[in-house]
Amino acid sequence: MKITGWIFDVYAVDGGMRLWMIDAQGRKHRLLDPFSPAFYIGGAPAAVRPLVTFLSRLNLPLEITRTEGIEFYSGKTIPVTRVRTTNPIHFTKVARWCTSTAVQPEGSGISLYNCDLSLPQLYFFKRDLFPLAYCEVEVDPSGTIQAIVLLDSRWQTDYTTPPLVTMILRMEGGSLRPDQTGPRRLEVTIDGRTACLEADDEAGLIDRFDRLLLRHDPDLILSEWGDPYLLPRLIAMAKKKRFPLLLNREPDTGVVTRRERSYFTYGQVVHQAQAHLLLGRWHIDLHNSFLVDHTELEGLFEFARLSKIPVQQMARTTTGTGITSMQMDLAFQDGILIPWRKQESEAFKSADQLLLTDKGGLTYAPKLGFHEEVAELDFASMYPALMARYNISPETINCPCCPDNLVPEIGHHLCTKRRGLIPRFLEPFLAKRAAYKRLKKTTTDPELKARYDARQSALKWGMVTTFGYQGYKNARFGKIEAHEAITAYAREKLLQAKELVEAEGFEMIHAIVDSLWIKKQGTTEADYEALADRISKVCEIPIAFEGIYRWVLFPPSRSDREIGVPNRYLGVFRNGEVKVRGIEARRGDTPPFIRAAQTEMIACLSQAKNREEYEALLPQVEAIREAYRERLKARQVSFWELAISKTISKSPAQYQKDSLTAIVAKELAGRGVRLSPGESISYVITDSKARVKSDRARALGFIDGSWGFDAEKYESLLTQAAEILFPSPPDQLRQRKLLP
DNA sequence: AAAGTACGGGG
DNA sequence: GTGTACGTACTTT
Repeated sequence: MKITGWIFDVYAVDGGMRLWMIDAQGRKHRLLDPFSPAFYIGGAPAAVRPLVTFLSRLNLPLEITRTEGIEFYSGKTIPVTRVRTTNPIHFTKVARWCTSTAVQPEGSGISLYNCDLSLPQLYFFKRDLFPLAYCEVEVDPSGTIQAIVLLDSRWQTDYTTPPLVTMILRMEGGSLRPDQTGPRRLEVTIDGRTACLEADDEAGLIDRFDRLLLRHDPDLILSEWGDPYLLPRLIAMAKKKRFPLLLNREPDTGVVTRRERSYFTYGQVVHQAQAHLLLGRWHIDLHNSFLVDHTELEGLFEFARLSKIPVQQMARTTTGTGITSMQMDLAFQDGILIPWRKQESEAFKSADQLLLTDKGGLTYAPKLGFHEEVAELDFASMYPALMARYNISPETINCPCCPDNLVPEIGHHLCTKRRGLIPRFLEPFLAKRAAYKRLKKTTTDPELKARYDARQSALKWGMVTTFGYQGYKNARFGKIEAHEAITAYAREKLLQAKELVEAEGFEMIHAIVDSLWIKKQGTTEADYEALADRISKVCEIPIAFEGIYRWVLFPPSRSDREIGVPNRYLGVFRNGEVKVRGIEARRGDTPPFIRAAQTEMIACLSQAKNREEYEALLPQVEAIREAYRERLKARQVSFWELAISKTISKSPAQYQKDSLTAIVAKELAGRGVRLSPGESISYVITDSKARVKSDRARALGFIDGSWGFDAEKYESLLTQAAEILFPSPPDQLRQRKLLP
C-alpha cells in the first residue's frame, strides 16, 4: 500500500521508529520504520579495546564493526569502531554508558562521535528526511515501511503543510499565567466551538475534556500555559480520579516531560517551563516557545523542517540548537564524524592581542539632535555575510596550511584550501532568507506576505545565533578565534565605508556595527544606490541603501546631555515609515498606556517633512499628552493599560533591594505562586512612595477595585515619554535654564 | 555615590 | 541541552 502525505511525528519505539503521517484528507497513519542507529569510537586500538569488550558483554543486540570516518578539525579520514544498536530503544542508554566517566575516564585517549544526537535527528539525518516533509511511503499490511520517496525539499519556499485539527486550551479571559490571577474556567476551543469547564468539578472536567479529545482527535493542542500549568493539573486530576487521560495517540504511554530550567543568554535570564511532549500528537504552549513567540507557527515549521528537529521539540528549544542540528546534518551527509563535545580549547593569546581581539563591534556616538535628509546604509546580515565571504569556520581558522591568509588587525589566519562547515551551512540558508524577503515584497496576498515574513524572520534568528555560537565556549562547531575574526572584519568594513563616504564629502551623522547614517545636500536616492554599490565593491560584502529620512532625531543621553546614545533614535523615512529604537514605545516594560501615548505622539510628528513642520506640530504633541494626562486624572484608565511587565532575574527571595519588581515578586510568592528566574510578572504602581513597601505596587492578576493607581507616577512616566520627542541641543537647553 | 536591576539589538 | 556582551536608565540604600 502507498500513502502520500506529510511526516507529522517521529519517535523511537521497540523495534524501530514510529512514524506518523497525515495525508491530504487529514487521515492519520501510524507506521513503523525499522532503524539501527550507530555511534562511533575513535582512538588507539589499545584504548578502544576495553570499551568494546565492555559493550559486547552487555548482552544487547549490538553490531560492532571497524570502519572509517572523517575527523572534523583535520579533515582526515581516520579508522573508527562503529557501534550499531539493532533496536533504536537501546541507543541512548548504550551511548550514555560510553560517555559516562565510569566507562570513559578522562585521558583514556578515546573519542566518541555521533553519540549525543536524539533518535529523530539520527533518523532524519540517515534517511535524509525531515519533519513535515511531503513524501510517498510504501507500507506492508502490518504498517511497516518498505520505502519512502521524498517529494519535497527543505530549500523549497512554497511548500505545503498538512491539514491539522487544532484544539486550543486556555483559561478564560486574559493571557496572564493562570496561577498569577484568581480562579477562572478552562476554555477548550475546537472545530469553531468553545466549551468552558469549571475547575471545581474535577471529575466532570476530566470526563468532558477526555470526551472532546476522543471525539475530535486533534493533531495539535495549542495551549496558553499548558506546559507549566494546564497539563500538569489535568494529568494530576486524572490520576487522582483514576481516570485515563488520552493525551497521547501512542497507546499505553505516558506524557513525556522535561524539567524546567533557567539559563542566561545575551545578558538575560530566560526561563523554559517544564515541557509536556505528546506522542503522535503535538502539544505547543504559546508562552513556552521562543520561536512561536517571535515568528508564529510558521517560523516554527520552517525551523523544524530545516533543522530536522521534530516540531514539539523545536518549539521548546533555541534557534542555536536548530542551526547546530543543521550543521551536524551537513557534516553527517559528508561522512564527517560529529564530535561528542567541544574538544579544542582557546589558543593562547598575549595581553596586547587580547586587547585587539576583544573589541567586538564598532560604535560611534551619534551627532545629537534633529537632522533632515539623512540616508541610512546597512550592511545586510553583515556577520553571516563575512563568514561566507572569508570562509570563517572553526576548522578553517588558524589552519596549519594557510598562515599567510591573514585576518585584519589580529594575528589569525584562514584556510584557502578547504571550504568551512559554517560557510557551507550559511550559503543555502542566506539564499533562502533572501528568497523569502523577495517573495514578501512581490506578494500582494496579505496572508502569504505574513507567512513569508514569519519565515524570513525565523531564518534571521538562525543567523544571529550562528554568529553568537562562534563565541560560545561549549558550541559544537564554534571557536572563539572565529568569533574574533568576524568582528575584526566587521570593524574593517565599517571603517572602510566611513572613509569612503567622508572622502566623497558626506557628513557622517552616526555609525554603528553595520549601519551608517550620512548626509550631503542634494543627494538623490539614485546617488545613494550608486554609493551603496561602490561601498559593496570596496568592502566585498553587500551594503544596502535603506532610504532617506525626512528627519531623524538622536535624543541626548539622560545621564550626560552632551552626548547621544548609539541605539536610541527615531525617524521617518520619505515613504512615511517610522523607525523607532530604544525609546519607551519599543521597550517591553513600558505600560500599554504610556506606549499608546508615545506612539500617538510619534505618529503625529511623522507628518512633518522638516524641522519647521516638526516644531509646528509640537503643540499638537502637547495636546496629546494633555489628553492622556486628563485620563489619568479622571482615573479613566484600566489596570491592564497601566501594567508594567518585567522579567525577574532571580527567585523572589534572592532580591536584595526592594524595587517594585522585587516587592511584587514577593507578593506573588506569598500567594503561593512559584516563580523562577526568567519568568515574567505584571504589576500596577499603586503608590510608589508608600511607607509600607507592599503598598507601592500590586500584581496585576490579583489587584481589585479597592486599589487605586499612582496617577502622579504615571504622569511622570508620560512626561518622560513626551520629552524625548522635543529636540533641543544642550546650548539651547542652557539658555532656557533647563541645564546649569 | 554606589550598587542593584532590567532593557535593547538583530529585521 | 548549548549565545554569560555591553551600555544606558532607573531605582534603592
